[in-house]
Amino acid sequence: MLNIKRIQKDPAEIIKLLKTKNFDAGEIIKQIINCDKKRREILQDTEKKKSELNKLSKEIGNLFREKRIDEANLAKEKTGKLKEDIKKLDKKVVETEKKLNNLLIQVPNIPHESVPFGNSEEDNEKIRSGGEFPELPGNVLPHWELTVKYDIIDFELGNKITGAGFPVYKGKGAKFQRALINFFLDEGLKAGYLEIQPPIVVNEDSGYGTGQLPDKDGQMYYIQTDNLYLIPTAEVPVTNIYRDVILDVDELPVKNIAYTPCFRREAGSYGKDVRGLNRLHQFDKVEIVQIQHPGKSYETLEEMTVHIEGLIQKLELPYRIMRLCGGDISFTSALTYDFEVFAAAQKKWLEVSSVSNFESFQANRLKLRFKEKGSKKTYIAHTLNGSALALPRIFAALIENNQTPEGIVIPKILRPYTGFDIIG
RNA sequence: GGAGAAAUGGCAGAGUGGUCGAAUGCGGCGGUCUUGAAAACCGUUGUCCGUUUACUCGGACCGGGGGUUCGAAUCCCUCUUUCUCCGCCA
Repeated sequence: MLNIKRIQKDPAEIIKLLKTKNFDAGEIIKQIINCDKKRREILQDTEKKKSELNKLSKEIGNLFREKRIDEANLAKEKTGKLKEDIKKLDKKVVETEKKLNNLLIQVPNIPHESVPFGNSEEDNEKIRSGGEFPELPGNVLPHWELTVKYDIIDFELGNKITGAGFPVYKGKGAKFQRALINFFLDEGLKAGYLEIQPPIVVNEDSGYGTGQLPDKDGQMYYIQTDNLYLIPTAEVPVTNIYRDVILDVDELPVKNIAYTPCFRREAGSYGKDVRGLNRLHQFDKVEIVQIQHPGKSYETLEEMTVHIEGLIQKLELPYRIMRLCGGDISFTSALTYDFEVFAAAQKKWLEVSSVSNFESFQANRLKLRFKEKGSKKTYIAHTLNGSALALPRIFAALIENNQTPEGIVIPKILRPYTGFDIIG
């Protein structure tokens, strides 16, 4: 959510900047400014009346103490209309605030100046790439066949016990999965992140805090009896730790890392693009989250990018880093880099990480602030997060790219974690 | 799941209808003293919103929401959470 004061300050500028996201903000910004003006008018009116009532009440109290009962009762009569007015006005204030908030949450975050124009992923900009494309024999198998061949993931069994998109990892497949999680967490700890194990179900407030609600509630699994949601990403519980929090400036940056399962309904869209591990309803992910001083958040974004790139390099996967264009970047992000690895059997680039700077967009809604040294003033912090990394597509690319006639070769860096160097 | 108790500022804890945004202690910050530190002493110390060029002024907040009252931290309703006891349980 953008800050109302920023909108008031230069609405034309905001409308201009949002064009990069292919968002025509003209009408809604106008509505917001009007609504806010109305809100302040009503608020002032209300507070003036409240002030009067407070004054009267004090006088009545004094009169009673001095036993001037008649005068007190006379004064009492004067309060009736005031109270009525205040009640009505209060209601109007709440309504107007709700309306304003409703408008505000419809405006996307302002993109960073480096975000390229564009409509779709075609227009994303390649920042850099690395790794070697593997040289595979002609008869290579895609991962959904490899998993059957070596009996490491059972999609059918997942269908039986839950449904499509809930695979069962078995044997070396399960161990491999666990190795990846531990590797990602350990690398994060080395980079100074604090490990968090958050709940994987969250309440409504948290859903609103990170913006999954009210719009995207259909994308989350919902537990009706308890009014709770299964998390789509660790970003939700971890970021919500800092909801309504005022940090000290020297606590920044806050660096958290969390492994969680993630749940996404993502109804529809079946077919070749989403086969096997390419898209799941339940998957594992290690997420990194940072809270940073506004002046340093872009440095931090670069730092996180380098961290994620390092993970992929250590796994010896061919990769490319894309800067998302205005049409592809998310509603909440100011700047996002996507990391894609090449799965050599599918011959496809798979997105394995997305790292974003949300600037103050998330923090504003969360009321996540920090306090400068020696100052009473609080400022909205900047938040960033990224996957480091999402498991299934890494799993897919690794087994596809490392298949040999003898079996699937485990990358060197993972061998201490798996305890075996080949799946055969 | 059943019975009971509670929720107040960074923490501890007083406050049971008016002068309470809230005593007191601890902590934090500033100062006096000291070569320095400690101790002692003095001062200061929440958040949000509106208003003002600014000094200011006004409003709201004592777990959340609602109510009674001229007036609520205090009374009533409701929800949530915590604690104690019992039951169940990895």
